[in-house]
Order: sequence, then C-alpha cells, then structure tokens
Amino acid sequence: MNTKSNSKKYPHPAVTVDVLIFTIDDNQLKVVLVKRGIPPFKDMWAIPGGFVRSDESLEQAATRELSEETGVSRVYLEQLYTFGDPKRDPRERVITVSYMALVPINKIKLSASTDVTEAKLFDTGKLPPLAFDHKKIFDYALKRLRAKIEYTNIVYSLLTPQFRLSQLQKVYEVVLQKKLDKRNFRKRMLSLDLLKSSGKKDFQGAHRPAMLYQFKKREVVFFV
Amino acid sequence: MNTKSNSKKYPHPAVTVDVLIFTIDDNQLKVVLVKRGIPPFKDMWAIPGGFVRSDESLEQAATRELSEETGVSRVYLEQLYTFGDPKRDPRERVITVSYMALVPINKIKLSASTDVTEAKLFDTGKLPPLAFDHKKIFDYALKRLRAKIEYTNIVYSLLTPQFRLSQLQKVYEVVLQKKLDKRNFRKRMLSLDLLKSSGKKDFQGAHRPAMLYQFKKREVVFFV
DNA sequence: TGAATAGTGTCTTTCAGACAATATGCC
DNA sequence: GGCATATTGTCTGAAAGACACTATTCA
Repeated sequence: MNTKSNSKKYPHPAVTVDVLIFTIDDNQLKVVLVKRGIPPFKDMWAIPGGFVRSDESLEQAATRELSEETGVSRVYLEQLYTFGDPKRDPRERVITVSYMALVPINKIKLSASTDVTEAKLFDTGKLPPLAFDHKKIFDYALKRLRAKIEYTNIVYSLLTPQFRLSQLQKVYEVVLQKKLDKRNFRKRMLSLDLLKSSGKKDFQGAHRPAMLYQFKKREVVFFV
Repeated sequence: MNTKSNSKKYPHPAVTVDVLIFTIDDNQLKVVLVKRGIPPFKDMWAIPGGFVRSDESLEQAATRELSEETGVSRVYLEQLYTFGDPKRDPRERVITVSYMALVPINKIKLSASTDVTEAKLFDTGKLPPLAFDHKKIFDYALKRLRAKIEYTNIVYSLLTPQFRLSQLQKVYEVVLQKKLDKRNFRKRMLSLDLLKSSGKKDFQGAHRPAMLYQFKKREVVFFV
C-alpha cells in the first residue's frame, strides 16, 4: 500500500462477484448458469454474478447474488479466487472475485433477474460454451470442490439435514467422478465422528430400510 | 454478471495487491514489512503493496510490487485471498488481492520506495502492530504457507539451489514451529523422489561434511 | 581425541484399499 | 419366495512415528 496517496493516478476497475452455485440433482453434480440478455456474449450462458455495492463486503455481495439467483441463504459459501486479466471483459476493466456455494436441491428456486433471460441448472459434465473467462473460473471451482470434500465435511451443505449413508456416498461419487467401495466408505465416514444416527429409518421401496444420519455440526469441520 | 450494463450505477473501488514476502533468515521465518510514510497509519508497519495498473494483470501487479520491494523475480508467487470490507481503508473503498511470495534470503535487496520510509524483515513470531487489516491478511498467509509446505515442494523457493538436508529440515521446523525427527524427515523427503544429490559435499565446520541436494524441479509439485 | 554435525534401520501403529456374505423390508 | 438395498469384518500393504547409535571431518 505504498502508493495509496496516488489514488487518482490509477483508474479504478469495476469489481464484481461471481458465484458458482453447485447442487446435486438427479444424481448429478449441477451448477446454476444464467443466459445473458445483453451484449457482450448475448444469449450465451454465464456464471451468475454482479457488481459489489459500495456499502457491502465481498461476502455480502456473494450472499446477495446467491439469494437473488436461487432464493437460498445460510448455505456453504467460500471465496475461491480473483480473476483480473485486463481484457477479460471487452467493455471495461472488470475484476471478479469468485465464490462457490453448495446448496441442497430442494431449496433452490431459480428466478431470472433483470439482465438475464433465464437461469438453469446444468450438469457439470455437459456445460455449454461460457461467456467471458467463465470456463476458467468454473474449472477452478470444480477443482477446489473436489479437493475440499476429501478433507472437510462441506457436503453437509449439499444434502438435506437427514440422509442415508448411500446418499452421502452417491454425492461423493458424483463429485469425484468415481465409484467408491461401500464398506470402506462407511467405515471411514463413521470413524470420523462427524455423523450421528438420527434414530429414524427411511422406509422407501421394497427393500431393507436405511438408517438416517445427520451431521453433528452443520458448519465446516476439517477431517482430523 | 447479470447487471454489468449498469456499471455507472455502482462506484468503482480502488484495487490493490498486497504481497507477503516470506524468507528464511537467521533460522527464522521472516516477512517483509514497510513503514508507512503517509497517513493513515503513518509510521506504522504494513504489508507492501500498491495499486493495480490498468494494463497489468493481478499477478503482474504482484510481481511488480515484489520486484520493486526486494529486487527479486522468478520466485514462488501465489494468490491468497481478496479482502474487501467497505471500511478497511478509511479514505475510500479499497479492495486488496493478497499474494504470498517465497524468496531465498540471499536474493533480497530491500529498498524503500516512494511512499515508504523503510522496508525491513520481521520475525513472523514478533510482528509489530500492523496498519489496516494487515494482521488478518498476515494470519491468513501464514496459515496457507504452513498448510502448503506439508503437501507441496514450495520450500524450493525459500532455499538456495543446493542445500543440506539439515537445512531443509530446519526450514520445515521454522515454518511449522515444531521439532521434527531427523530420521523420519529424511526418509520421507527422499522417498518423495523430488530431490537429487548434487554430488557435491559441503565442507563447513569441524564435523562430517554433508551431501548437498537440490530439487529435481524448481516449480510447484504436489506430493503424490 | 574431543566436538560437532551427518547419516542410517527397526519396530509398532494406523490407515487405505481389496474383497463377499448376510439382513431386512416390501411385494 | 423374490427383489432390492442395507449392513457388516478381515486381510494386506503402505506410510507415519517412536526411537539411538555410528561415521566423518576439523581443530
């Protein structure tokens, strides 16, 4: 901050937050994208986001965008990385702080906002071409998500409060894109001491009912 | 980015980069701080940084600040986190993107720049009070550094190209603030297959000379 | 030969991963 | 009884951690 007195010498860039909203739907990892209603990249899909207002923090801005886009609050939200290449937006210099949110599908109510014609969930394996450098941002987010479910309990924010262990396993499989061994998975999950049995069972379908579990804490906990 | 057409409705904040420059000196983990020559927080110590210019990327800005402050280039540099609370700078809204650089002590040439009266290395265990929210930024950086040396080879950027295993161990001990077992440390480091013997020995002091090692790659590699 | 650091091996414990049979409910 | 999913344990190999003695150089 050695040059702060020279503020006026340097033009101020626009600052936005972009929020990658992940959810599990139909046994797939999906992400919310919005269709741009205006140029540039009109009619292309993009990561939802918007300007940071002068009286709000970056996290508040991300929370607001998340809520505007999906009606959801009180979910897992994490700052990822800040992208600021001078030419990433053709109109003017725009620096964007990216966030990732994890949301249970049953809470999402997609709503198109002013400059957007449509908001939709996309399978992360089948994304359309994205506007700006949003593919790069998406790739970064997915990498972070995959890394982080390995050593934290953040999946609590992708599930309903109570769930079967097989559902939990499915979330891991869908995010990591690989099959896991049922016995090893359950052994490990239970040994972490982050889950507790709800006492209730899930009678559903013509088969043995499953115990419903829940996370002891619905906040970020690092494994060991 | 659903509201980008409304640019003018939102005032643009100033954007700076702050760079935490870590080095190992005198068997301690140290960080470069600069003494502020102007208000606010005049005469207090701060993390070096400055405005992002309109034609440079964030990383270029960080690289430039690093070079201006220490004369160093081509070292490990990583973006950390972006701090943007509305009131973090009392003058105007300033959003800062923090970076961490790891520099071998023998490359550092501290030079005070325009708005700074002095630049100095501080033991990370004995920091003075810091300006702005810089203590928070420092804490974040130190946490990241400690985490990251556990699973990457980034210490290559804190050492001279060739080093004794005991020096390498000392770096880990100083960063992690704990003693390590010599046999286990060497066993693990060598088993990672990231080091190679230089063939040369370090004759120094009245004792058995040590083999000098070097990293096979002087770029980031994740363990396993 | 004494001081100082370099260099080395074994045992135990823990954790990850491979692997298949029985249990329970519904129809 | 048949179907579908839930639930459970053992063995093996790899890695981490505890732990102490010998080797080499210089003064």
